[in-house]
Amino acid sequence: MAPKIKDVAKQAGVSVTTVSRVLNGEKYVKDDLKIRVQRAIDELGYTPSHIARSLVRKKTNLIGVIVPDVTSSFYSTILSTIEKTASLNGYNLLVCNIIEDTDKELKYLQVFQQMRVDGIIIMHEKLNDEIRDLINKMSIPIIFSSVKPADQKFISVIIDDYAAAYDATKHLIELGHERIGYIGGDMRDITSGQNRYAGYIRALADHGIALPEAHIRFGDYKTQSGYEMMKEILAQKPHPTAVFAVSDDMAVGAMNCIHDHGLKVPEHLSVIGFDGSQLTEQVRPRLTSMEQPILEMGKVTVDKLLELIEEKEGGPAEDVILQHMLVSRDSCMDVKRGE
Amino acid sequence: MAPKIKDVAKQAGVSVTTVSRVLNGEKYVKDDLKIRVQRAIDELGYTPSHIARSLVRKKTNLIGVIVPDVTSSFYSTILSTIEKTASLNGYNLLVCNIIEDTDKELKYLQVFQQMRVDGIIIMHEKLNDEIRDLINKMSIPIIFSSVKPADQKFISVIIDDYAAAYDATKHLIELGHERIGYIGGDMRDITSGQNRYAGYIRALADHGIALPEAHIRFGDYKTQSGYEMMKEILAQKPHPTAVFAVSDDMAVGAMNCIHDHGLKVPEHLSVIGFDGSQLTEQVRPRLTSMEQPILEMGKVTVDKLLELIEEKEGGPAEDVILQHMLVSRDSCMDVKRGE
DNA sequence: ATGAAAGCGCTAACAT
DNA sequence: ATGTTAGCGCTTTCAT
Repeated sequence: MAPKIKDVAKQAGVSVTTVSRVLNGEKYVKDDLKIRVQRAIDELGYTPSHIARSLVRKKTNLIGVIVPDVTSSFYSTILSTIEKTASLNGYNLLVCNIIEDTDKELKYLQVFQQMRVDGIIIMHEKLNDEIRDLINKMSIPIIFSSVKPADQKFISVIIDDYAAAYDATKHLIELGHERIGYIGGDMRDITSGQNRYAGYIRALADHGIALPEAHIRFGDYKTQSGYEMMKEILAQKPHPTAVFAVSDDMAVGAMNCIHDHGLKVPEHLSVIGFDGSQLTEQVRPRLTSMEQPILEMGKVTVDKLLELIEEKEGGPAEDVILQHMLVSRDSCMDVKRGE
Repeated sequence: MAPKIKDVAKQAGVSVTTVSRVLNGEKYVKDDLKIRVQRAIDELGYTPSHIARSLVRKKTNLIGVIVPDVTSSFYSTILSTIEKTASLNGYNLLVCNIIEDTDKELKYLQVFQQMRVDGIIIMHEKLNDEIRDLINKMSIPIIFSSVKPADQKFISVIIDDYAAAYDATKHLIELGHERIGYIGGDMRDITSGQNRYAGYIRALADHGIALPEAHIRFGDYKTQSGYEMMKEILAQKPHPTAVFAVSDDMAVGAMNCIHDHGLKVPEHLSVIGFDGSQLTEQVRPRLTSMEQPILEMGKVTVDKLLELIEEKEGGPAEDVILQHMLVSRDSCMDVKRGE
């Protein structure tokens, strides 16, 4: 059995309070005692129990995070910066990988509650009623990262998805494209489904381009679905000269499909992605993408959550809107100038 | 303040023991009491504290996992199945993403200890003395996944890296290649550094092929390093007709480098990767890879760890060797038949 | 079948 | 400056 604080106290010939004091670096402990305690700790190989501490301090320094899919390049990157920032601030991560599994998410949310985590980060917005009910009555600070669910109560760290999609589409238009296909997200998702689609539509409209219904499809953000949606789009003649996919993974799937059809990116078809994941640099041609500031997003998410945790009362509770940025690589062609 | 078991007891007009009993699904509670308690729980929105439970039960149902880099396609995949299996068994994951940061790892290992996690999974083998000392004196069950560190005390879930590398090299040889380059891992790593290199060397020797020193480089498993090492290899004339990279990420980096030099895979140069991550299907040409059974590996890791946890005494403590498998895709050419 | 009380390992008043 | 003691929220003997 692991030694406890009492054992250390006995070994050092002091009270448990004194041991606790040196453990927590408090003053009011004479140097010689401090040394004796430290020696006892070393001799016994004592490690304080975080469990017991949490119980009395009512603070676990745990953050629960719900990721849709750690396997995605976007989420794994944001998760890694979340972990880094949390760790730097003395917090540890309890992670739940839901894969469209609502039951699992609900179960985890309950676990988070039982674990008395200090805060929760959620990275998706497909909240069903049960989950919405639960998080609404939990008293644990919650923050959403990269998404803004319909429910207005919680704060989100996001980009302006509408504007970003608008700008991505506009980029294609400025390159001279007029037949611009779209591979969107789940339209039940406000942030990455509806808002991005609205931006795309608006950009087209603002430039007098009719909506190319035949070239519009909706996927699930993953490579495979980008591939399949592109396949459907290519079946429509004439096919578009450019495609905007709302995730890099789908964009890569689309590029692969185009390649497998014997066509070339960007010569025959330009494609632009969304997110700015590392995949953009791993494929050839390198993928032009409307990037989210992923690293910053992860960091700010944790920073804001810690504010919520530490300031007790919700405070201003305002969304944080980060800047999106177009990063031009090799997957888009300037139709006018033949770039 | 969240309601406690005492509040529920009062509300239901029973003792805390009774509440505890219905909470834990014990028998010896009359139905009417059970119902009253349940109603009190609902009315109060009571959630038992896992913290308090852990303290008395001396069991946290927490597993600490140390991943080198969640951003890598291999590790994120194995992490996702680890999480899945753990969750299915009622365990939660505390994750630490070390990025070659030994201090952070040490710190986390200590945190795991303080948290009294029930078990630990480590996915790298670059143990320094300090870390080795620590894990050797911790009494928490530890298991290594995908690596086998020098230290013999712990069990590992791995493939036979030597044989896998041998087979990958042999595959290239059977395709008619004679100038086979190698982009290896860190030679301080036994499993993925030394063993794979030994397999490569031996396959060459067994087929009477001299070691092509000029075409051998060592990277850090990441895409970027695969790119750079390939660049160095291409600078040597004549360049090899095939390259074996010991991670899919590096293989993709190599493919990109080849592409950027105006050469084609597999026409000019074949490349074979290692791991079987999803990247293999995301790039064009699709990457042939010596695959590890990633999903199985993650599952078996957790299963074995749970055995260690539940059976108290280490037991047989034998490594688990999983089967590797060559998956042929489009990045390797049959030189003899011109395939 | 139900309850009283001790205790899990620690911190934090409150003495002294 | 150091020690005593009362909890933190729960489970678990041990009575009844």
